[in-house]
Amino acid sequence: MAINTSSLTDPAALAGDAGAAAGVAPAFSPLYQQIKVLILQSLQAGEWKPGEAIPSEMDLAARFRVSQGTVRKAIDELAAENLVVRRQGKGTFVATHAEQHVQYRFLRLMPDSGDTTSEGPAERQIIDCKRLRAPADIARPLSLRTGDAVLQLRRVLAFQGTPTILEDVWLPGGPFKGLTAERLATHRGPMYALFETEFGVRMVRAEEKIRAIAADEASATLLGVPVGAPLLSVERIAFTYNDLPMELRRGLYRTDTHHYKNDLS
Amino acid sequence: MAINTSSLTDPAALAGDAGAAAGVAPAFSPLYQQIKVLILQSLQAGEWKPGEAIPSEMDLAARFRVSQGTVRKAIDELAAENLVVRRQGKGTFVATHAEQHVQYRFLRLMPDSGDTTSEGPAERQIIDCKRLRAPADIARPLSLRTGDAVLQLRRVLAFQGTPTILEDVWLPGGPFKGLTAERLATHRGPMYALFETEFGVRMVRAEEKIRAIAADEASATLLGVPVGAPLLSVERIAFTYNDLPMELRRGLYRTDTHHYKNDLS
DNA sequence: CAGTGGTCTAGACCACTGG
DNA sequence: CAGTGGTCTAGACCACTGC
Repeated sequence: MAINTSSLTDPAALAGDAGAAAGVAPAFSPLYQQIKVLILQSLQAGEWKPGEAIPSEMDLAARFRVSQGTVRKAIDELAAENLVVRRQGKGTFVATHAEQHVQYRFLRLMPDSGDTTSEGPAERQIIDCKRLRAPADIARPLSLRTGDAVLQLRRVLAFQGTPTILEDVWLPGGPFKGLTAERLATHRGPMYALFETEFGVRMVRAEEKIRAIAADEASATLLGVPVGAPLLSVERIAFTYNDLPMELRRGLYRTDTHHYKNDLS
Repeated sequence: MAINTSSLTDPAALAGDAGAAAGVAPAFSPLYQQIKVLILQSLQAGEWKPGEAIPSEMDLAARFRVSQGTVRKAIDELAAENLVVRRQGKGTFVATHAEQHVQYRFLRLMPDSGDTTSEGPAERQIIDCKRLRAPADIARPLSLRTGDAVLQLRRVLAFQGTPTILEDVWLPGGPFKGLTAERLATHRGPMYALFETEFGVRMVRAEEKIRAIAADEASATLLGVPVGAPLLSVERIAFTYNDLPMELRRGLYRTDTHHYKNDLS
């Protein structure tokens, strides 16, 4: 196809809606970047659901009227960002939190033994789940207005009978309308997997701020440690597509038998 | 060139030494992976020093008798691992810790304001620097034998006059022969940059284990906090090329005005 | 076997850098 | 201007999957 000079020179190949949808600012970028954005928009719009296969590289190349190599480079980047997963001989699939091998991508607390399999899955207990109007310090990180409806959830995770994590989670009320404590309690597997299947919200990346703090009375009781015991405070903002914040989470971790693992590179 | 069937089918193109050096186990992998390994070996051998340019893609393609595209894919991966840096129009350069924009790749403690520039560089104070025989718990993570010579270094980092980080660093005695407190004190810039220029050791990646602990008396005094105050304990093992451990570091961070920042993706 | 992603090539042209 | 990395293409073949 023709070399790009401004934005996509030949949007005709598209389904039409994507091109017309939400007057996107013109992108002066390499062709494969433009293709990547188009695929991203389809992912975001739910054209292909988590776990499903996206069209083959040849199909996408035909759809966008570019060479297979260009589509490949676009998908390469999406795969590098963990948005899709390639499987040779089968196809390319929308990534999901339901897969085993990404179980610990967002939970970095490891047993000191290093062996996550031996301790088994965490035992989860929902302490509280309620709707409320967001105070300012909750609303801002979620890009909401003070007073907007949010869902607050409190839970404790235990490993082998020892309560280890106390978490408060805040979710925007709109996208998560209908989430109840019962639904959470009966669900098996990662919370983020439930968010995908029930609410169509896929968490893509997150930022965490980590501090050491002293346990207050409420936390100490729930975690079974003395008041004043050092705890790891982990504040997370999780984002869905387009860097849209969709979750605020404040966790307190016991680190006497576990540690937070991080790889720098 | 011919399709690879076992290992590199045509090693003749090489300078000769690399092919003969250290009977490397045959690599049954794509051509570009083999090229990547060869470039890696040259990096490791110091054929090109940190900050220097490596040969152009065309040159490397000629040297290895493959197409430019294959070399490009090999370099792509090296760049993704932060081992080299590409600069359009100029060339590809061996990555170094002396660059400004990677200053905070291995130091994840950020001021709560988020603005690293406003607080300026850390004030460093060497508390201690001595040689000793490694006890078992120091030797093992460094892949040394108990009793091997190691260098121990203790220092305090302060931000705007407030002591914030207390660190103990252990280095293998062999590669770091000649490192003294004076040399460290007079050096400006990141410690890892000094390791590169003075000892030819480039840190490539690291693993950190993070815990919350209570300050003991010695730590409390040096950091100016009460005994028992919660501190972030950060234990790091840093690796050079080939996953060779080259540094053990145990840090205690005050997190009342700073936090440890981490991005999950 | 056909269809998928994965590798490799050769050649064209673009964008950026520096002399 | 020549030299570098960056993009794009078209076509070949390999490796893997599932029918």
